[in-house]
Amino acid sequence: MGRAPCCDKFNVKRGRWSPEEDAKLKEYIDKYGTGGNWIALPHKAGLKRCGKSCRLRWLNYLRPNIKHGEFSEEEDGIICALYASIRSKWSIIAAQLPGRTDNDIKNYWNTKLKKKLIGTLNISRPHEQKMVQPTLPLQSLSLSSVCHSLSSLMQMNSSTWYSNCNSNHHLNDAKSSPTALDFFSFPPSLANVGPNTRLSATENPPLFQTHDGLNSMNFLEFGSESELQLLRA
DNA sequence: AAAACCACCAACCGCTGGACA
DNA sequence: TTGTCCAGCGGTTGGTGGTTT
Repeated sequence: MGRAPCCDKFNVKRGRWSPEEDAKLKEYIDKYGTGGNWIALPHKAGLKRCGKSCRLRWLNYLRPNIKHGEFSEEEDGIICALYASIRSKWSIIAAQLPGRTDNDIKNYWNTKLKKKLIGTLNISRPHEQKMVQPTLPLQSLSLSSVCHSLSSLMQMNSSTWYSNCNSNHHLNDAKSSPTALDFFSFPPSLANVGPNTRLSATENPPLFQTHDGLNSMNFLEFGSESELQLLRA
């Protein structure tokens, strides 16, 4: 027995939203709120749209305080660090970037940031580079600093990385300031994710968990094995 | 000038898990 | 306990506009 569709696909409009539809949806939600029922909302608002579509349009575009446009260096850094730690948990990453939506961040990562980071890593991996323990304060977290940390860490073997992760448990101590490395292993901000967050910080496995049970930055994936090869090259 | 290619991003699709009867 | 409904989520698709050939 299949599941009933959320709406009649033949009687709902699909594709891009017109300004009129946007206005109708916004006006309705401004007046009455979502009522916690997106399925019924389009009918009440006089829209020939699927409830899911309305919800997405509201969350990703019409909702107040949505930030559009360029991402800052700091935002880049946060995204990179969180991606390195928790992978594609876009909703959690979005929760750390006020005004940004998960869809926005996902698109940004897939189309720009990933390439930007790969490019930077290729440049910033001189063989003579020493292994360093980054000690960057949270405020200075930027793409360049994250890349520096990543490139340094990628020189490590898995056991070194593993011991580094374990040695960073001090971050549970609120008195110590978080470092970029802390973000790769366990972003402290994850402890404060919202009530709607499905994955709690404690549910997140250690990053880069590999089949041999060790954590290795060598297993950081940027979407595909070919990209990984590029990083290893 | 126009065809081909590419990058971006809005929107859709289908799965998951919580809530509830 | 089981089945259903629905919100939320991440992955994917396809339209659009810009760039290159």
